[in-house]
Amino acid sequence: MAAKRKSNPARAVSQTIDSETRVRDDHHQSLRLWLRLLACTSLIENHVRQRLQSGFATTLPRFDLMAQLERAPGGLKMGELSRRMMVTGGNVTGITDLLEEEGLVARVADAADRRALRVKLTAEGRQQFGRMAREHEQWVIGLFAEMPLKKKEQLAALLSELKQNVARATSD
Amino acid sequence: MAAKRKSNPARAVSQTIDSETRVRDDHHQSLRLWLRLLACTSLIENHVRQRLQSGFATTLPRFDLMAQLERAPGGLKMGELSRRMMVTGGNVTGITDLLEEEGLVARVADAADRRALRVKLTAEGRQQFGRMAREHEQWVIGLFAEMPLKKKEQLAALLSELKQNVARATSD
DNA sequence: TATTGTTATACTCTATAACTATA
DNA sequence: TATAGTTATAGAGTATAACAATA
Repeated sequence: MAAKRKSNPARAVSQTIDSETRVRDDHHQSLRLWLRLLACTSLIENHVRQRLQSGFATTLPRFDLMAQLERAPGGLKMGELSRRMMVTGGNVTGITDLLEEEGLVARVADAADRRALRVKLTAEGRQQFGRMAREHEQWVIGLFAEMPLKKKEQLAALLSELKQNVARATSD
Repeated sequence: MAAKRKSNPARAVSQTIDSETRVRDDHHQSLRLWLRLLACTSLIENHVRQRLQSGFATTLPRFDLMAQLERAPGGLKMGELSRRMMVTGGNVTGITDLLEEEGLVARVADAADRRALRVKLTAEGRQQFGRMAREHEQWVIGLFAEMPLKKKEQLAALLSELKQNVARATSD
């Protein structure tokens, strides 16, 4: 399926054929890898997003924000959330607003820097996140059930390495 | 150290401590894998999205739609695009509208079914997609440059398997 | 001056449901 | 009746830039 060069007659656009052919047939391993990565992730993400919506009336970014907080008992500053979630500051404000309205997180003044705020999970937020995380975990376990553990470990290790590489490459 | 399925005694949870601890400490390999997958993809996706925006004033969904068409010389019906892009029909209409306004794709009546439309790349669309795809490929090659080819192949193979598994699991 | 966070704005993507025109 | 696609609606996420308070 991969190398089936379809010898398309060059009747249409004479100038662009070369580049088009190249794009179509000469996908490098890197590109193929990226597309596969994206496809995998989208598939799972769609599934998770749907369930998050129908089961908890929440979204992936919101879940993500809470997950960050769950791992940071002292709370996180807005800017730190922004960095970890890889979105801009205005965004974090918006998502935090919604979560705060629902009573799941709280903004607390930072002792050391009066410009800063620390966002923390409330007790209710912690509880709800626990419920979501448990279900979330079950969904994921179900999705990955067929893959043997050894391969999962292998995959996780490779992804870890890739992440390091990409992080280095993007920081330039 | 991975196969330690901690089938937690799951005592009646009078406090939330048990569940919190479980969530924090007992991440199964599947969950860890999923989070790593998501992190990797987001990292790359953010990068690509930014460049797509600054370099071509376009977005990932638009690029995706064009990529689908580029691989389907006869064009694709709206419904097929919807399935392949994993979004709903109304969405495809919107994205197609924008691309059509820019002259990059065209809607063509389907010969066999008068309800249906086939979306095709225009000559200009094909050309622009070629430019984008070439740059896109270079970005990706740059991001993945540090990983040896062998590992990329391994990773691609594992992802391929995972995708099959997930597709089967989500179709139930 | 620089940094932290908010506000204001605008746009894209997204899903849902009602609608049309064919099948 | 069922399917293909559009329209209308509503909402979330996103980036950008201007702004306030504090460092």
